[in-house]
Amino acid sequence: MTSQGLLSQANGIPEEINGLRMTRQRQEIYKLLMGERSHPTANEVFMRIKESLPNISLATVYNCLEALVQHHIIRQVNFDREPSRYCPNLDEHGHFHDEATGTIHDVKFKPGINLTDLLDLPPHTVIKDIEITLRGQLSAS
Amino acid sequence: MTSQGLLSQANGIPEEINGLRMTRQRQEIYKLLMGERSHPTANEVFMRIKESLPNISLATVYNCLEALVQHHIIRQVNFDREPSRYCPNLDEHGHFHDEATGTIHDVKFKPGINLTDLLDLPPHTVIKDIEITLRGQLSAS
DNA sequence: ATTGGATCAAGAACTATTCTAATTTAAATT
DNA sequence: AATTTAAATTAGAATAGTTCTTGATCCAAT
Repeated sequence: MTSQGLLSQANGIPEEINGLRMTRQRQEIYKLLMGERSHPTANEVFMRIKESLPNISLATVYNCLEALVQHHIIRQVNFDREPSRYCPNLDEHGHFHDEATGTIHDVKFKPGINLTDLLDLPPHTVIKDIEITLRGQLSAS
Repeated sequence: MTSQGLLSQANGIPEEINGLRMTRQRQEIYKLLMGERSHPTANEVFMRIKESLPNISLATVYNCLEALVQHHIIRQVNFDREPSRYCPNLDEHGHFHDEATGTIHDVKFKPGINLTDLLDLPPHTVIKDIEITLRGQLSAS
């Protein structure tokens, strides 16, 4: 144990988040996701993370991403059957998938909107998670 | 061409829907989906369709499902990275995934709701498709 | 009847992901 | 500081859903 408390490392990432020990690999992957908010796939993370961790394996990237997801540090986002993407934005939001460029944009809800109020849910339903995906194009104007 | 128009077959399925020729295999798969609205996977369709088409192959089931989807006759529904499911309900609707039983329920929107109005979309966005997925439980009682 | 294009069947191939087993690292304890 | 223990990492094999390939079959139009 260091004597400095949570923010004990040079890169500003705590030793532990939500009960998950932040190893070097997890730190770097988390930092990368925070940096470029491009919703990369595991493989894209793998390729880019090699700059800081040349010996990392793809399995470790998957392991780390899964650990981060399960401890609610990042979110996993799926579009159809495409490779999973990973997102550091924990606010409730949807995803707009621009078909022309393949890029993904976070979409906020307008203030005061509670999605479940708008749906005809079966009675006694407890919703744990909502996912909203939009597909379309940014029309050139 | 028969002389009876669209509904020319005993089973009530037209020879062609949305420009897709309805072969025997496509008919049977479509009929099956219409019958049990249980959002089956391709493999579930494969197993059940063997009763009426004992020689059908899994590849054909995939081909038929893809053709039906592309001609907007059925919808493909994905939950995370689980196997794709198929749904004959073309009305705009979401899906509630009951974690306890694994079953899927269609969820209608309350009348007068236009989802895109509630979202903070980038300007000049043309939405082609919206997908809404809920995960949770039907609480006992 | 013949031709040509679409459809189907069977199995191989592909790809994203997970698993396995061995090694390394880090933390806790002596 | 050395030892023990558990967790994390690595590399590659395995898995599962889906797609691709090739050859056979069907069907509609000539």
